Amino acid sequence: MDLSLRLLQALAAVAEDGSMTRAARRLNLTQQAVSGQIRQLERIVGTPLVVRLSSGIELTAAGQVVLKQGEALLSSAEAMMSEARMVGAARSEPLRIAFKAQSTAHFMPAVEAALRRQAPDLEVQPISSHTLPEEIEALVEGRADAAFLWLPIGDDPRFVIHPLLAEDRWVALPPGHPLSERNSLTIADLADVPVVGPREGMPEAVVSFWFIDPRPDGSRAVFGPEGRTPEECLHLVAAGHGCWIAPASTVTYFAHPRLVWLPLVDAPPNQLALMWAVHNPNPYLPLLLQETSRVLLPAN
Amino acid sequence: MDLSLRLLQALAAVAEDGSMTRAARRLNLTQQAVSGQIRQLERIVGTPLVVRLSSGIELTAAGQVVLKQGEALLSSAEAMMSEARMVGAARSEPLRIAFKAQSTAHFMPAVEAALRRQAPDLEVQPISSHTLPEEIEALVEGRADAAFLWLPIGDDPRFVIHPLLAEDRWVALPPGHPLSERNSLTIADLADVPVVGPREGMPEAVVSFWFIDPRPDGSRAVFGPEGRTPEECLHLVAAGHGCWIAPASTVTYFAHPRLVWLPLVDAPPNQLALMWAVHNPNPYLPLLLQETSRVLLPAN
DNA sequence: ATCCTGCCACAACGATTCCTTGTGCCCTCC
DNA sequence: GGAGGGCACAAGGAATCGTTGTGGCAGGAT
Repeated sequence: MDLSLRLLQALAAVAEDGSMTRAARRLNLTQQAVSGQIRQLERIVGTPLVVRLSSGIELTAAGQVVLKQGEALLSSAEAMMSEARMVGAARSEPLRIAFKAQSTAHFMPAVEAALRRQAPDLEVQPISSHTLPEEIEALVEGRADAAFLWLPIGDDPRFVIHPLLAEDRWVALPPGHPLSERNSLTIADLADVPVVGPREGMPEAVVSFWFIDPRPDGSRAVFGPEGRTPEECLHLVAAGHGCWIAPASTVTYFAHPRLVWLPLVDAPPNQLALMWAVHNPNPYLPLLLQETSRVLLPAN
Repeated sequence: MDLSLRLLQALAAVAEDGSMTRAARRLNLTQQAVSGQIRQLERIVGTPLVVRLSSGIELTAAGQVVLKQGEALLSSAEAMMSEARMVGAARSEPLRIAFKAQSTAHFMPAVEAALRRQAPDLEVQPISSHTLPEEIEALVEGRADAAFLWLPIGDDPRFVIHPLLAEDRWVALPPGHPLSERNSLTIADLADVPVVGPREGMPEAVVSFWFIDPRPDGSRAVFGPEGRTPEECLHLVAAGHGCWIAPASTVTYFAHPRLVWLPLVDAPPNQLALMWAVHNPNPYLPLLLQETSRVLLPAN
C-alpha cells in the first residue's frame, strides 16, 4: 500500500480540530474529501483510526499511534526535503575539470555546453595547468575532479582512465632543417635529431613514449635540452636545438611561421584520455564521460 | 506538495540497482513508470536527485540525502503502521459498561447492537452490579468505563454525567393496603406509610430523594426497615413493612402478583443517566452516549 | 562497419484516483 | 420544531498513474 503524507496531514488536522468539517475548511478542502482521506488512511493502515460521532470525531488508540508517529514522520520528511534542497541548491559539487592550456583545451567549450544541456544546474569549473605533473597533482590533492590529458601516463591504480581518441604524432622542426622539406617523417629519419621536451618529474614510461626511446631498431634517442612547457619546446626547436614530438592537435595551437610540422607516420599514436581519482564520489563524472564521448567521437 | 512513500521506494530501488529499467523490473513496473516517479520526486523535493546516463543513473548529493533519510522514513512508516495494526487488532480497549441488574439493564442489548453497527470491532463488556455504590466503585476503580444509573447520585466532580430520560416514580404496596385500591398516589397519601429502601452507604441527597424526606409540607418521612436490593425491598413490602418508591421501569421487572404498583404523580421524576470518570480516555464513550440517546429517546 | 542490446526520454491512451457538488440522515442547540 | 452542524453516500469531471509504442544514444558482439 502506498502511504501519502497528505493523509497524515489530514489526520493531524482532523485530530486537532476534533471534526472533519472544520479540518476540511482549514485545509481548503470539502468535508467529503477529508472524510475520504481518513477512510483511505484507515484502509492502508488496516484498522479504524477515528470514531465517527454526530458531533465530530474521536481518535481511537490506533489513531493516536498514527497521529503521534505520523507527526514525527511529517517533520522528518520536511527536514529531509529541506536538507536535500539545500544540498541541491548549494551546487556543493561543481565539476572541476583540469586540462592543459593550449593542449587539451580546444573541446572544453563544447563539453561544457553538452553538460549544461543534460544538467542545467551543474557548475563546471575549469582548472588550467601547464604540465602533466600539475594535472595529476590537482587530481591527487582533490583540487580537480577530472582531467583531460595525453596517454600514456604510466599505470597508476589511483586513477580511472578512459581513453577517448587516438592522434598521430607530429614533429616540429626549424624551417631550415634538412628534413623540413619532406611531406612526412619516419622514426628512422629522426635517428640523429635531438628531441626536446619535458623529462623532469615525468614517469619513465611517459618519457620513453614521447622521446621514442629506445627506437624500434634498438638505438637510443638523442635527448636535446629540456623544455618543460610547449612554449619552451617551440622556442628550443625554433632556435635549432632539435625537434619536438607532439600530439597532432598541438599543431593547430602552434602554427608558427618559424616552424615546420610534419606527421610521424610510423610512431604509435598517443591518446587523449579522461581520468579521475578512483574514489571521487562526484556523480557527474559518468555524465562528463558520456558527454565528452559524444562531443569528441563524431568529430573524430 | 504531497510526498508519497511509493516515490521513496522507487528511489531506493533505482539507487540500489543503478538503473531505472532494472528497478522497474524488480518493482513490477515499466521503465517509464519508474522514470516518471523519479521525475515527480524531483519536482516535489525541488532539486535533481539522479544524473541520467545512457548506462544507468547516478545519485546526486541531494539524491543521497533523500535516499538515506527516505529509507529511515520508510522504516518508520512501516513500524508505525505495524504498531497501529497491533493496537487496533488487540481490541485493547473494550468498552466496559456497568449497569444495575434488573434496573438499568433492559436497553443494554439495543445499545450494544447500535454500537456494533457503528464500530464492528468494538468489544462491549457488560459489568453487572446490584447497588449504586457498587457501580460507582467500579467506575472509580477503573473496572468499568461507563455506568447506567438513576439520578440523583449527588454532585461528584469525578464524573461526567449525561441525563438521558426522566421517569415518574411508582410506589409498591402490599395488596391489602388501604391505598392499594387507588389509581394513583400523591406524596401526601404516603405521610404515615413507612418507606423501605437502601440507605447504608448512600449519599444523603440520594436517600433524601428516594424517601422524599423531608416531604414538601416539611414533615419527615417514616423510615421503614432497610432493603439493600430490589429483591429485599419487594420482600419487605410484600410482608407489610411499608411501601417502596422506585423508578417506573422497575415496575416492568417486578410485576409481582402479590404487589400493587401505583404512580406517584406529584413527586419529581428520577432520571436515567450515563456517566463516566472525567479522565477516562476511552474514545468510544462519546459514541456510546450518541447511540444510547438514539436508542432511548425515540422510545421515550 | 554493422547489428543487437540496454539505457533513458517523450507521447498518447485507458484506468484509476481524487476532489467537487448535491443529497440525506442524525444530533444538538436555540 | 426549526436552524445549524456533523458525517456518509453518490455522481461527474479533472488530475494522476500506469501502460504501450517510439526514438536517441552508447557499448559490445558478429
